[in-house]
Amino acid sequence: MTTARARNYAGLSADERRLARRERLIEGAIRAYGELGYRNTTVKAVCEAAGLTERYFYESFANSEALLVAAFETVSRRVFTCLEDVRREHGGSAEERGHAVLRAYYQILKDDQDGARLFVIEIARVGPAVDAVWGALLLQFGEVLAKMVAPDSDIKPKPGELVRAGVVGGVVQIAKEWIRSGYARSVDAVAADALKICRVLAA
Amino acid sequence: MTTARARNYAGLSADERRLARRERLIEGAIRAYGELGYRNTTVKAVCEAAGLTERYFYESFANSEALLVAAFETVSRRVFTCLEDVRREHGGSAEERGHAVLRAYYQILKDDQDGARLFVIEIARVGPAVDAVWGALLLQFGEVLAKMVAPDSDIKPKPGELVRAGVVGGVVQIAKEWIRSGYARSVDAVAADALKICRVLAA
DNA sequence: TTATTCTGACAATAGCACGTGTCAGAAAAC
DNA sequence: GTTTTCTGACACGTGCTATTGTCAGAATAA
Repeated sequence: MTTARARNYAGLSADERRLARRERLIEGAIRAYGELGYRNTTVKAVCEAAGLTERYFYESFANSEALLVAAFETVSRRVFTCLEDVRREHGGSAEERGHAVLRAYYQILKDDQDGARLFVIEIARVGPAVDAVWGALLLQFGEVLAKMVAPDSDIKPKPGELVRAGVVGGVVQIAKEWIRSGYARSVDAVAADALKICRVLAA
Repeated sequence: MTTARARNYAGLSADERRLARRERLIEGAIRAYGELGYRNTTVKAVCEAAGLTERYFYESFANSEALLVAAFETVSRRVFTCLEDVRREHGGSAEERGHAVLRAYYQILKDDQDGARLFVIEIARVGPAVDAVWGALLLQFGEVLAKMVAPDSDIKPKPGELVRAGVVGGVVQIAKEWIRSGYARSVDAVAADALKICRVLAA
């Protein structure tokens, strides 16, 4: 009875296989949520999109919301990494930097439309736990927007929290409407509109 | 067999009784949604809050969403009537008028907290039919905000639809945060913050 | 009073999806 | 080749809620 468990399959250890399945579930979820919306996506549907069965769902996630959060955070990480890079490495004025960051934001939403729907729309109002994740992200986003338009010689007038929340709400609402319109206008035009609202943070 | 139906009860005709029950259901729904949230509110719970039974629920509404919409529109009518009155009858500058309308908006949300939760939070992302109602309201709200800050000698620069959507999103997001905070700041301060964002429409 | 209509409580049905369990066959180890 | 572990398909029980149906009793009209 030598506990010879953890046999290799396809050259991968048990842990590696489990993580690979987890990734497949997350990618499948992003696609399934994008197509059906989170509400209409059953555990079974996600598993089919991932090419796996329910068995493996519960191997990696306690329930549907846990997968939703994991998928959201995957997209979120991609977006913020990109936005922070643009913001940090941009050499121009605060005005130009703001426009560049916003352009990057809306460009990502256009390039990955399933991810965009999850990141902007599907995440909202699912339940208390998920709402907390969304709320935290809005704060983080507010930070980025505030830094983005802050003059370099920044004396930190520190706009109120509500103003910052409002600006974030505006930027996100623009994204929602733009997505709903089928990405009717150009990324540049959308970013310019959003920048008008973000300037409130620079005053 | 004289179809002597429609007997009066408590001095009310059958139709009057039915409408009265409908009203009770709507008021019960506003309270129940405020306490539990729409998602956690069963048909049974609404009926208990209204002091009626499921039988009468289906007498007036096809399903839960129909009642949600009816309750939302009840609150919505109250709010818009008030906002339009303030806007129309205000004599000062565009700036002052804007502040007055916003103050009225946030004051209502504070005075009727159950209604506020329904009007701002619970209505969102319930389903396609309800989302359409919410989307229509945001447009209407955008109209009010745009008129509110428009200079009297208005040459209508007509801000883009996305900008307007963004401003509405900002004002609503401020409401959400304020509600979440337990109405921490004064109505006046909140309205002042919201006005900062609304000024984008006046440019 | 007597007959009729209305009302409220509750039972019964049905549907949906979660979460778990089973099991035969595939893939690796020996 | 034999044994053991892993994998995928699927069935099952469970719980929750909407929605319909039933029925005894209250309120009203005659």
